[in-house]
Amino acid sequence: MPEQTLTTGKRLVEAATALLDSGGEAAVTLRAVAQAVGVSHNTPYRHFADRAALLAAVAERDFTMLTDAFTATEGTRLQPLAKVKDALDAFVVYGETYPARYRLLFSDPGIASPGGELEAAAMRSFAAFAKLIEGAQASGDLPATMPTATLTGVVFATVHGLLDLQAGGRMREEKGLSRAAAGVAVLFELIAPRGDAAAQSCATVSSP
Amino acid sequence: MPEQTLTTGKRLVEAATALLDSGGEAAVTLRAVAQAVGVSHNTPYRHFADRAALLAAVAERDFTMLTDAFTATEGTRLQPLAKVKDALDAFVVYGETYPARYRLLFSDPGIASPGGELEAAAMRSFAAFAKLIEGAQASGDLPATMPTATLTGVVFATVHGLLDLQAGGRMREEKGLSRAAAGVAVLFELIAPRGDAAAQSCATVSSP
DNA sequence: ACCTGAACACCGTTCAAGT
DNA sequence: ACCTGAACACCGTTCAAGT
Repeated sequence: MPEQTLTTGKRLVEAATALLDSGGEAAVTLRAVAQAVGVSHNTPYRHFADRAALLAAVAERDFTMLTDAFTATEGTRLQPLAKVKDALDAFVVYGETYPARYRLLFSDPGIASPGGELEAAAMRSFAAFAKLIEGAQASGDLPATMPTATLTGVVFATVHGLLDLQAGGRMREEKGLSRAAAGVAVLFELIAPRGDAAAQSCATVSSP
Repeated sequence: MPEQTLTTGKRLVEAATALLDSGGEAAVTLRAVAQAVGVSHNTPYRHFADRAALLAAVAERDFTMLTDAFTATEGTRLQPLAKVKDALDAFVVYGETYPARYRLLFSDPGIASPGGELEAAAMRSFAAFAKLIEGAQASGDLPATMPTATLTGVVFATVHGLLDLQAGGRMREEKGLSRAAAGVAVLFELIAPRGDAAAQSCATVSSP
C-alpha cells in the first residue's frame, strides 16, 4: 500500500483532487474526501482550517506544476514566439483535461486569500509566462508597443476567457469557435500576423 | 405594496436576483428566497422545477436585457467601431456592477441546458453583438480577414476573461491590468490600431 | 391551483472525549 | 499530536395533507 506512506495531509489533497476531476467542485465534500482516505469525517480539520484551505492546497500544487512547465519551455531552444505558443498549448491542454481544477485555480472566488502562499504561487506562474512573452517582444514577434505585463495580461485574459467559456458549456453559443485551441490560433493571427512581419515591413517601407 | 401585484413566480425571480447581488450565488438558497417573498420554504417548487431552474430564469431575464442594449446601440448614429466600443462599455459596466449575475450568465455550469429557452436567449445576445462587429468589419475598422462569428468569439472571449478574472479576484495578479475596462482598451489597440489605419496605409504604400 | 408542515438525506463545522 | 462520535445549524428535495 504505497498510499499509506504518504502523510495524511498529502493523501487528503490527492483525494480532493481526484474527486474534483471526477465530479466537479460540488463533489469535493470534506466527508467524501475523508472517506476516500479512510479517516473520520472531521479529520480534515486536523490538517486544514476548512474546506477552502483544502481546495487552496490543491490549487497551489497545480500552480507550481504550471510554473515548472513554463520554466521548462523557456529552457528549450525553440524560437521566442514558438515558446509562447508551446506554453499556451500546454496550458490549454491542462484546462481542457482538468476543467474543474482549472476553474479552481483561475475562477473560484472562495480560495483567494490576499497575501497568502496561494497568491504567491499564482504570481510565480504569471511571471514565468510573462518571461516568454517578453522574449517574443524582444525578438519582434509580438508587439512591443506596450509593457510586457500589459500584453501578458490581455493574452492570458483571452485564453482564460476561452477556457472558462468552454468549461462552462458556453462554447456552443459561438459558432465561430468550436474549441479553445482554435481561439488561441485566432488570437495570434490578430496580434502577431505573419510573425508581426506585416507591421515591420510596413514600418520599413514607409520610412524615408 | 406594489410587490403584491406581481405574480409569485416573478417575485421569486426578483428576490433571487437581490440575494445574488448582495451575497453571491451561495446566498441564493430556496429557503432564503421563499422567506424574502413571504411564502413557505418549498413554495418555489410550485413555480420552478428546482434551484437551477430558478437561477436560469434570473439569467434569461438578464440575457434579454443585454440583447435589448446591444440592439439599441445598433440603432444609434454612432460610427461602426464606436458602436462596438459603446456596447462593450455597457457590457463591462454590467459585469463589474453585478459580478455574481455576470458569472451566472456566462460561467455557471449548472444552469446551461442545451436546447432550452435560456440557450436561445444567450444566442440572441451573441447575435446582436455580432451584428455590431460585422458593421465595423464592413467599414474597415476591424479586420475582415476572418468570419464575423470568429472575430466576435475571440473579442467576447477576451472581455469575458477580463471580467471573470476580475470577478474571481484574480486581477491583482496582473500588474499590467488593474481593471477589465483597461484590458478592453488594450485589446482594441491590438486588433484595431488607429482604426486599422496602420494596416490600410501599409497596404496602400506597399502596393505598386 | 396553490400552499403548508414534516421528514429525509445530505452538508460544513464544532466540541468533548478518547488513545 | 491525532483521531473519534455526537451534535448543531444549515441545505435541496419530496410528499401527504390541507384550502
